[in-house]
Amino acid sequence: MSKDFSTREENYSQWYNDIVQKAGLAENSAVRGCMVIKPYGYSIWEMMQKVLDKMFKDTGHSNAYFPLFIPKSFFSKEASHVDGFAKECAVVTHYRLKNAEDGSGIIVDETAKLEEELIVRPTSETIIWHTYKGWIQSYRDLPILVNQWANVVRWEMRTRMFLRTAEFLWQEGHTAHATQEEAIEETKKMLDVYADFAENWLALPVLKGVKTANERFAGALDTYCIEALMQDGKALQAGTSHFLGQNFAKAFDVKFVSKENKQEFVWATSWGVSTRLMGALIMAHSDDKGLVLPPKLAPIQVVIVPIYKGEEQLAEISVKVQEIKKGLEAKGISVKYDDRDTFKPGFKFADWEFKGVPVRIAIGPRDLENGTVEVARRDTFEKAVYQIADIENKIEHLLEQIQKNIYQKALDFRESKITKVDTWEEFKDVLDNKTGFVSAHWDGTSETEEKIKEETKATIRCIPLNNELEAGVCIYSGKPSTQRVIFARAY
RNA sequence: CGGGGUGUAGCGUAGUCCGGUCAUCGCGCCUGCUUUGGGAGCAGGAGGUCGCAGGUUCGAAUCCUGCCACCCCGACCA
Repeated sequence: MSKDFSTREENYSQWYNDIVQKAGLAENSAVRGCMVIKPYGYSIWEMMQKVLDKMFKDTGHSNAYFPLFIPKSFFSKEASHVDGFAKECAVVTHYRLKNAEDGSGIIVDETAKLEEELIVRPTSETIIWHTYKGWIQSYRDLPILVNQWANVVRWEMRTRMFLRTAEFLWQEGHTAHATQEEAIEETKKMLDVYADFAENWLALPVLKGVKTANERFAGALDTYCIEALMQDGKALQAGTSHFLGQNFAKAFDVKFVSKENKQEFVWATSWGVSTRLMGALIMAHSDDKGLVLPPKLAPIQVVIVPIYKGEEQLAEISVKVQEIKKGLEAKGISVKYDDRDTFKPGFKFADWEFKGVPVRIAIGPRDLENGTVEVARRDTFEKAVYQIADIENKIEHLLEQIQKNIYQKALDFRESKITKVDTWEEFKDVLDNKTGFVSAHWDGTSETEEKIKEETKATIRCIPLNNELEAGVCIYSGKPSTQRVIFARAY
């Protein structure tokens, strides 16, 4: 069966789809552009949610929930916001169906037309700021630090499972502050939370940076981002944190009375990560045998496969397995005992490899005699025979090692794919042949950025935070430049 | 919305040019036995109005017309 598994080099897109399918993560749904997240895929998302949610709460945030529908009029209150999203919105125009008189089936009842159309939220700034107006009068009401777990809809023309779907699940934080400084600090703090999550949990190295005006969120003054590199050399925006200034406060007339008894507009941020992180996880770590999950995010960290002949032997092994399982679980390790009698061990091995389970333990009659188990790690395929005594500590240590190794591998890959170039020819050559991030001088104008995009499809992924200043000339225009920025072709 | 392509069983497919035992093969599924330390073997079995609707013909998966759906490339995409 591994024969029909696409390899990375042959066709990345096919390889990616195969993994999504064979690992049981998701499938295309009856609705074009929308996917069904299957139980195993969803359990990984739940792990992400759990960790992120705790990080948000540890930084003082609380969860709330706002409506799925946004009145059209709200949407147009912030000019650049509506420009950014108008082209990809699903719109509700009616609220009733009826049977067609000619018996041809169910049709929209034209008499049930909404007076004002409702937009299915592509993001919630507008409805949230409308609501915040009622919550804020005084500086004593600030800050408001709220997060929402929700689904949003963006009517994308072209979709890819997890990386870009018409409907996706995400988390969106929306905060309100009394001062600019505090809002900027919040924006950066949440970017750090995202970077921390990406690197320490997803084992995904990211570049922290700020977007150029062209790539900025519609309605933001500054968009900070974490950019990751996928194995096909394309960049993926893995998370964003926006400093919204007073734009939304002004659009929705949200003012507060300061200590000095002055009316002032509120300062805002918003930040989000989505199920796209699932795509990042798949694209960053998988190999030709399927998904590779970092242990800290794996819903199942250890799978135990019994090898036996006959029910009696299985019963005997199961007793031993329960002991081992209990020991591991006492250490907080999640264990799945795969004692399905309907599949053979070899099939199970391959199946759990597809699913990316970090550690597999096989135990058979030979092991029962010797007091051992066979331990295989997913990241390197190394197999070793362990004594059962003290196995909890050994597995715990192994999981830590795997986590580190996966991160290091991704980091080495990314470092090898950051290329400094100083000429236009070199720039195009690297994009076409080496791929990855290209660090180059840029004259700082949107026109140049736009032209580079037209000619090469590469965009400025970010201006790295704490970027070194360095005099140079723009690779495209030859005009003077003060720093290098990161270009790449992106998802 | 432009340019290209594809619709045959749950999935992947042969056959379409040149109409006539053509509905093919693989995977999967079901039953039984043997198996079980890397994706099992054998035997038997179920499953398809060949995307839909017309037309041509003695006869259509195959030719013609219309429609529908999906895919790829663009356009679009914080």
